Amino acid sequence: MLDPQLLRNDIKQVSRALSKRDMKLDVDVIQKLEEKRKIFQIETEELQALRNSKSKLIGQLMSKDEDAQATIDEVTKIKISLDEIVSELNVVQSNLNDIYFRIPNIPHESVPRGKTEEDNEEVKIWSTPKSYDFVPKDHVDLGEALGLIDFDAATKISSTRFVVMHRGIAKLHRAIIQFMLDTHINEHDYDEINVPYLVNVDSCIGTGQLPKFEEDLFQIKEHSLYLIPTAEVPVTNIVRDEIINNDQLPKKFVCHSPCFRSEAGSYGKDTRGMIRQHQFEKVEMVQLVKPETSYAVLEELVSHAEDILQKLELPYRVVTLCGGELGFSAAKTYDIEVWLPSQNKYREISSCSNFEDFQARRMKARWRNPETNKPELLHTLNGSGLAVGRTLIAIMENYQNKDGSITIPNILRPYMGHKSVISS
RNA sequence: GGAGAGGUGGCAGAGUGGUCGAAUGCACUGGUCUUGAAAACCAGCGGUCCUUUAUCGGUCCCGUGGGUUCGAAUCCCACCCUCUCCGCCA
Repeated sequence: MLDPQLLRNDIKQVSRALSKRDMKLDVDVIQKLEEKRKIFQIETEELQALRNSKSKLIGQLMSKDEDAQATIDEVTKIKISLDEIVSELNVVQSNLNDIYFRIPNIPHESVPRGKTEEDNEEVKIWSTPKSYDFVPKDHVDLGEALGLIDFDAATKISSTRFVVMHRGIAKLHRAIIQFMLDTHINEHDYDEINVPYLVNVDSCIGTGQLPKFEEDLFQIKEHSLYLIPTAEVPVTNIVRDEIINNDQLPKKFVCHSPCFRSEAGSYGKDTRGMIRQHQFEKVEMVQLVKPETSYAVLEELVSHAEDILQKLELPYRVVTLCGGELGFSAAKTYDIEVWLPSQNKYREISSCSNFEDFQARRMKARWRNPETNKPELLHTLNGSGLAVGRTLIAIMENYQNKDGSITIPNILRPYMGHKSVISS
């Protein structure tokens, strides 16, 4: 959520800033509601104050055995008009909240203008794709030929957009997770954390998945719980409704979890293979930091994700998302894209975002600033480090051999029983 | 799933209809004292929102949401959560 003060005092500026997202704010509606809100709220609080003082008076009169009936009648009247005005205030307030919770974050000034992927700004390219003396296959052909990936079985036992992996590939998948966790814990100083995969409504509102994007989530209706679309949701919500001490910051968490996404609205997109699944696994980095450090931390987060790709020796590039591509809660996002030989292009494998205080305000996640001794909003950030399924794909495709076997990247060999090749 | 107990400030823990946003203790912050520290003593010490340049002032918050009442932490209803015992179980 944006700062309501800002929305009140300078909605024109907010509206201008949001135009970068190609999004239009209904300034008039908000301003009219705010005007009403102010009138109703002031009147409500005045009436409440009056009621409170008169009621106290009644108590005093009665304890002195004096007649209080006139005052009681007075308060009864106050109560009637109070009830009316409160219900009007509630309507206005909930209208405003409905609007406010659906307004996306303001893009950082460094975010490029634009609508589509084409408008993202390339900031870095690392390494160059290998050339092959044969036509490289995609991970589906490779996996099925090896007999180690089975989409048909997954469809039978579940539905489309799921996968079954066997032996060498299943093990490689697991090795990737261990390697990523170990690297972030031992070299990047994150705390390992394990969290619930089902979360409540408040958590989803806190990080911004609700109320606007309910159709993207899998829901367990009987229990009012949602399957997490990313570990960001449970991990970030750890600090919801908390006031963190200065000396506890920054909080750095790394979390491996499955992620569940309905992929509503992406029918027909990436239907082949493991690129876009209803269930996939991810190692997620989450940081909760003091505001003044958050942009430096964003760069750090990207470098941590990059480190994984560099250790795996996978070619990649980094792009800054343009305003139109930016996620709802993010102020700035870098995507890291890995090279996929079969598609002859870079595909997203990590997304690192600074949410500034947008999520923190929704979550009431604060820290105590020793300078003011007051609670102030935290900044929240997260980044994939990395998407496991897509890393698996990237390894299979980039490390494939002419005979269809897969060479295991050096760094993963200790996790693979020191084997060097996966074959059928 | 069955039976019981309970949810109050950072923690512990009083408070069962009126001046209670809430005693007291601990923790914390500042001060006195001390060569320094500890102890002792003194003082301060929740959050929210509105109004305001700011102060001042006011609202709301005792698990959550309703209700009763002139007035609710306190009474009523529903829900959520925690703990103990029993059952079941990875």
